[in-house]
Amino acid sequence: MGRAPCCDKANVKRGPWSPEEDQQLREFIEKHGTGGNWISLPQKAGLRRCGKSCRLRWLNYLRPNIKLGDFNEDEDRIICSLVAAIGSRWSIIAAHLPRRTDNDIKNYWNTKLKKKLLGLQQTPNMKPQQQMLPSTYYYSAVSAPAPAAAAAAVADLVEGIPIAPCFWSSFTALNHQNGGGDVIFGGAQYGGGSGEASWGPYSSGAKATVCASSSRSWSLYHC
DNA sequence: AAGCCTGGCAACCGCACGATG
DNA sequence: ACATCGTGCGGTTGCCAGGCT
Repeated sequence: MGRAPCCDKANVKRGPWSPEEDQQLREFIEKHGTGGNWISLPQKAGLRRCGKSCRLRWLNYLRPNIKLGDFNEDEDRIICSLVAAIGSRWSIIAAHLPRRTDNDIKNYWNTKLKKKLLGLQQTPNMKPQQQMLPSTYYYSAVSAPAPAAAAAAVADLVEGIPIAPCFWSSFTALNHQNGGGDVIFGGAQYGGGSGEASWGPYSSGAKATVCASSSRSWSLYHC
């Protein structure tokens, strides 16, 4: 037996929220708070909506200090760094971007930023050393299937690269398959493992050195 | 002008997890 | 220990506006 639905779908309104509904929800929460119970909130607020829908609407659009609209370059950089580091953990990424919501970031990534990065992606056999890596977006990736090949490929790709000074998230290495292994960038060591983040700040003139051992599949990003 | 296509975004769905009894 | 409930999260869907033919 599956779990009971959170609301009676036949009797709740779905689809876009009207300004009147927004106002009703906003006024209720500003006056009474959520009461720690979203399921019963719509009834108390006189809304014919599912509690989850109310929660989503409030968190993503109605709560105070939400920042909507275009993302700036700093935000882009943070997003691409964190996606490279931890994957699509939108709630965590949103925690690094004050006033942005996870849904907003997710949509932005899926519709714009991902394409932007892919458009900048270099050819696989071009070494970063052959390019300049300033503070703007740069994306480079290499993947290798076997441990030895991965280690060699990683080392070959980034060994000796001058690391441009940047506030954080300079280099990120991902071990996609939890294969372990360590990567050393700029003298700082970070453990391998899926979702392992490694970020700066890095000082000007530092060189990347790599020691990848038992990894299976690595991707390298420099944002 | 009309129809089609595409991209962007708001909203929904279902699952996982923690809290509680 | 187990069942139930509410919440949080990420993936996906569907609508709509704008561009293109």
